[in-house]
Amino acid sequence: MMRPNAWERETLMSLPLLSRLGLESLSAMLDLATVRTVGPRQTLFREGEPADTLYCVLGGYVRTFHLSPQGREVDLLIHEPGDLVGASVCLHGQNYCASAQATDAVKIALFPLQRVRELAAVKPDLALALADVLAGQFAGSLSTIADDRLHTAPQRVAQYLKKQCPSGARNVSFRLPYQKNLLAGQLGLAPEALSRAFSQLRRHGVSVRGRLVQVNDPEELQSV
Amino acid sequence: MMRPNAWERETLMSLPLLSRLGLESLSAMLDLATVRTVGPRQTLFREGEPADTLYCVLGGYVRTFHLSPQGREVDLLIHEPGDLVGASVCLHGQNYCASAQATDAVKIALFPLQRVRELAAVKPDLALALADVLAGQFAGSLSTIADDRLHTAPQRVAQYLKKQCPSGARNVSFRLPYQKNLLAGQLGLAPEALSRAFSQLRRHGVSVRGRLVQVNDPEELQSV
DNA sequence: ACCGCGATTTGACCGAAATCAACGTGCGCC
DNA sequence: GGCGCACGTTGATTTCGGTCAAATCGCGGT
Repeated sequence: MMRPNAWERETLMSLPLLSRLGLESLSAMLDLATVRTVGPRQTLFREGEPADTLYCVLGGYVRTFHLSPQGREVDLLIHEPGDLVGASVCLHGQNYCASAQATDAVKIALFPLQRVRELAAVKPDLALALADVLAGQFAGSLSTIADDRLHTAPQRVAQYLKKQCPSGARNVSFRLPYQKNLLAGQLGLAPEALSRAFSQLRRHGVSVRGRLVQVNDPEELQSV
Repeated sequence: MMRPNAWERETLMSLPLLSRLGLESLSAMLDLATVRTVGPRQTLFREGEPADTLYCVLGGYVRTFHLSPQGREVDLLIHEPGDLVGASVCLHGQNYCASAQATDAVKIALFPLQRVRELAAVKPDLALALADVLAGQFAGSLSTIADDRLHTAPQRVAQYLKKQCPSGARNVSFRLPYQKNLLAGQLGLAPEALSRAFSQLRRHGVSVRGRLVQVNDPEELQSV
């Protein structure tokens, strides 16, 4: 746990949360930040614990999930570099309402929640930035609900792949940013279902080997 | 469309959004508010339209939904009296990302979005209140995702019924606040599935006739 | 390059819920 | 109080995706 270095400060300042702040709020927030690296599988916080820290992903991926009474895990969100973790609860209840875990080696910034609240109570630009980020994540989760209820597994996977492709390009190839296991969870699928979805997509110009994906024609994915 | 009367002002002031505001912000917000009554099936706004108004339900129920390319509707949220409608998008993109429709005769307050934004940029208490409401709705939508992925139809219905019952009571009976059609949508079910779920719950001490529901032992619903 | 384990795929099976179709029932309206 | 339509229910059928088990792949360590 240490103060952010120059590169990390740079990264922080380009985040959606901080990039639109005035100078005062910005430097106040930077002063609050500490940086930490956590290893694979380490948990940042657990459901029900008192919420005292706001996290921000600088590198790697963080997964938030619910634990059912029967011990099953349900993935809720995957946070990419730049995303805020814990925003959902930090500004509302007292406790985290989900658990968060690093998927691999992850670099994160920590903000003491109480301090952020105090700061936001004085700096409208910070409060508005928080509201904006929240609104964005909220809209995302709503479209997740719509997707779940509307599209089949292959459709959801196709849509995910399309989002990864630069628009208008053809013969795109890229690496999945994380394990298929994790992707399955994010799409609300069992790993087997994801695998089968990929097989089906082969006939629509998608080839997969390991984490490498090739898409012949992103437009064609629309038609699945 | 008219200025809120005394009763409506009273209601507005007790909302989560306004109840924690300082005096200045509160009266400024009340000055922005207009009140309107809309009839069944009327739409408040449609997906993709430029977002210019923040709505707040005073009486009745409002439903927000997505329209799929094939014309199917997916219910996202049902807003009860006291809820904010359109918050998800108002603070983020330019346009509404869902459509909203009155389920019956609904009384709502309207706030011009631009003015609210301007006000929030100056009044941190308002900005924080917005963030708080958003965070609450966000947390709700996350647990909807978890429910969808984790529970079967009868379980979701049982859970819904349990939430309607005062805790610890027995032999509770009440009226569903809206049509079963709508309830089905909210739970992510086809109407037929909801009906079947109710049938199954009969053997767990639930009786339904029309919109009237009786629950013998809310605790027993846990075990479905 | 080889090994070994965990991740992924494949197959068989099953259960849940959507769909389609037909039938009952309640509710508002006259 | 009766009529009619929309809402709800029920049944039959199908599809989707979850689960379990077994085979295979791929990647990291040596």
